[in-house]
Amino acid sequence: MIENITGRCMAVRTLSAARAITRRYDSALRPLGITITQFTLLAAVARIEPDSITELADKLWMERTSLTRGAKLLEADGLIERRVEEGVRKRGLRISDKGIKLLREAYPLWQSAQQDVEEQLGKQVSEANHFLDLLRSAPF
Amino acid sequence: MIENITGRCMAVRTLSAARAITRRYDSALRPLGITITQFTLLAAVARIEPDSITELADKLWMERTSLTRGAKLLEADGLIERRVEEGVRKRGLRISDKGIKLLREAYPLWQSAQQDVEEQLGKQVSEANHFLDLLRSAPF
DNA sequence: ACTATTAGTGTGTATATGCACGATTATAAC
DNA sequence: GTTATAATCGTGCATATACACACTAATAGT
Repeated sequence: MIENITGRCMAVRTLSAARAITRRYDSALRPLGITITQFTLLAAVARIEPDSITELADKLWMERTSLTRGAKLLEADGLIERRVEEGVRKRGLRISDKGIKLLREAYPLWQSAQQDVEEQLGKQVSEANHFLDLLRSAPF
Repeated sequence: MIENITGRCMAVRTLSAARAITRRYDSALRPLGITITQFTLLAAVARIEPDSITELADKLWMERTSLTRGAKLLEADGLIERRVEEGVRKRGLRISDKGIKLLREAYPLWQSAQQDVEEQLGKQVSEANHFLDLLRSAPF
């Protein structure tokens, strides 16, 4: 029974792949004091302008409460604004001017990391895309 | 510039895929009070019987300090033993009887999750394997 | 209008992860 | 033997993630 579980387990493989990639992006963005998770969240807020946390969580395939805390970090840095109104549950999110400025500065750094990773993967990318889409939509 | 960064970013895609898969495995193992990360670490210790944390971290493509803390959790539950000797730096890891027992109980649960995921992916799996191997060996 | 259900949110607690540091052991150079 | 270098380890701090729970707003049913 002590077979090679680690080598076959899809959780191990996807996790370690994700960690490696995340490190590459985080490293690129470090000069700006932002992580890839935060950067992409910021970009998503700018693009989607969600009316609620839940809406954004659904669109980003993220756990709602994880997103709540991520958004709080961005808010603490003044990069986004959370609408908090008396007697209203929904929390609309909007990017701030400071957030837009950071997004502009971070974009080329993200792009270079993105290019690196895509080049590493070469023509596997299209297959990888298919693979990742499958995972994303899987009813786990 | 507010293009669809989230949809293209490989970090986002691999992370969300890994999260989805991890949730599936964690859910299967929850009755035993262990996570997929801990289960695979336990299995790796049983199989490799590493003479040092660093050795294991290298083989599992994990960050050393993350592994240190993971091993501490397993040790706290009495599932593994960490060799701590006066004047010796290396920390050999060995699975305990309790650990072996848990491994046996957890195995079929892991297997069912593994099967689920592989079925979901269907014949993409071979491509996925290639993809994941590429990522693993990438010099990020 | 009243009540039951659903939707939306945040917090407590715990694990997972990574980096920067500092500390000690082991090894190599001389 | 002494000193320099490398190997090995742990901790502090911060972010990321998930689940269980509790709370309140909104909506539907009557």
